[in-house]
Amino acid sequence: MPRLTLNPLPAYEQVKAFVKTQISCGHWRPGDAVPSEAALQQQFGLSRMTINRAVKELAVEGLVTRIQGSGTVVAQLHRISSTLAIRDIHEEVLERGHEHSVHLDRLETVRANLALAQTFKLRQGAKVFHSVLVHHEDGVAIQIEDRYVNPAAAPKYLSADFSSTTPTRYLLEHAPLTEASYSIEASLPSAHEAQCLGIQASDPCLVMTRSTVSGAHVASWVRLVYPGTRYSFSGKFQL
Amino acid sequence: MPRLTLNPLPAYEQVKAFVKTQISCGHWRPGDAVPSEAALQQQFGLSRMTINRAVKELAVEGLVTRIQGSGTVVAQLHRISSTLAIRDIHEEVLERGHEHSVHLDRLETVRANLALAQTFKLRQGAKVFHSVLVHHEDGVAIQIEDRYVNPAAAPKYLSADFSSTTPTRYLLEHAPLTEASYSIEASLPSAHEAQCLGIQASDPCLVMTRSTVSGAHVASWVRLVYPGTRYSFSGKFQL
DNA sequence: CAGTGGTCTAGACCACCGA
DNA sequence: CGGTGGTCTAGACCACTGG
Repeated sequence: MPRLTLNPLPAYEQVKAFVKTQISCGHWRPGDAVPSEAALQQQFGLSRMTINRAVKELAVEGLVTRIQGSGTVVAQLHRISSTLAIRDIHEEVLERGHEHSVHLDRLETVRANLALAQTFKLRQGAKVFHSVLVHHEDGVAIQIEDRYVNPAAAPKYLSADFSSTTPTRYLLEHAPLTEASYSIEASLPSAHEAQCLGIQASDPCLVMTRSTVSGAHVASWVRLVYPGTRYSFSGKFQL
Repeated sequence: MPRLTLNPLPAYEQVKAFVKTQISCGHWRPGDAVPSEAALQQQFGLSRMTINRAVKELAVEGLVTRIQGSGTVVAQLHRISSTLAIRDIHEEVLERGHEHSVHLDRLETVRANLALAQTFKLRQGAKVFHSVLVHHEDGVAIQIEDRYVNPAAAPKYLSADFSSTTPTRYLLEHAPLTEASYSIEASLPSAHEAQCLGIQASDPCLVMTRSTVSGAHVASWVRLVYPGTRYSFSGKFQL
């Protein structure tokens, strides 16, 4: 069975495209059964492994749901995911073709209060590193990065040169990431934050708080404050 | 080579776990080369297809980068994605074990102004549907859903019963989703919005605007306003 | 029980990269 | 050119689901 090699699109992509078309045109509706692998194998004249790859990838993308022993159905709600990445703001700004600069507001060792101690699973009063940086895009403040770092995860954090690297990059390089959780909310800036950002204390801000785990340690806890009028998270999903 | 079937974990998962461990413990650093498929095949005594599947999935997850003809390397920044889903707020509230209720504030046909006409690619003055609902969680207002709908995509939108379904669900069922884009920002509520949510006009809100495409039509444009003090988007990633 | 998806093999040919 | 990943096959055995 010498398959023509002039095929512009891989066979499994053609199968995926077929299924996607049936779904997006409404021919197959959420809850409807998708033909079994055997049926698709017949229809396309492909081996089962190829059919399996196509349908499996559609399941990963959230378009269909597979249940072993039962079958494949069109997913109920199209679970469409956007990539909210842990990115280096330095690179993000450069990618937009703008200039990135940073002001180091604070770099110190502090004693953990109760909340910090719980976050890092340390005893109260333990030493943790603290840094505050203000990031600018073409000279305009767009982010305050208020960060606490676990000395056990990055012992030399205080001697890093934050004019040539960013805390995000430094930590990604020195404390490999294994886990992270974040939360995005809206709130008003503190007086000091408003001053750093050059905005009114009544101007709403986007605040992302994030904590990261590296191996056995909670490595870092950070509060990122963005002026609401100058920054937004946006994304796009596509079937 | 009769592989023992008592294996608790699939072979490809074991390969993935091995690679993940090397990365997360810092043994292999970003930019380092990952052993070739042939090498891993030797090391694990598995067929190439199985090795290929393991490494391919790691590439999809963003942990490694593969270049045909060149090789596989550990990815530069761990591209960690959270699932920001188009979800039905009804289900979201129920999942938290709370009660969901809704107040229908407005349901009408309006004439498109310039901005709406551009959004929907209709002529100015064309009819579009407009609905405003306030969603409550255990009696507390948590979201205003201010939505415009293209009649071409959902002609009977006005006659839907929004006490038994939600606009999100109705549209997902009647206008299959093919594309969506969103933006999240922080801003202050309008006077009317503040009143609906029972908050001060000076209380910051999270605002998500989203437009969805169904087939050939821009189906819907929606502005979701969340009280910043009662709602946050959160998520978690794991290596 | 028959039908489904989940996994795996031992080959194969191809496209691409770098030396 | 040899080594890499990208794709594909024609089988196979297994675990799970449902009637």
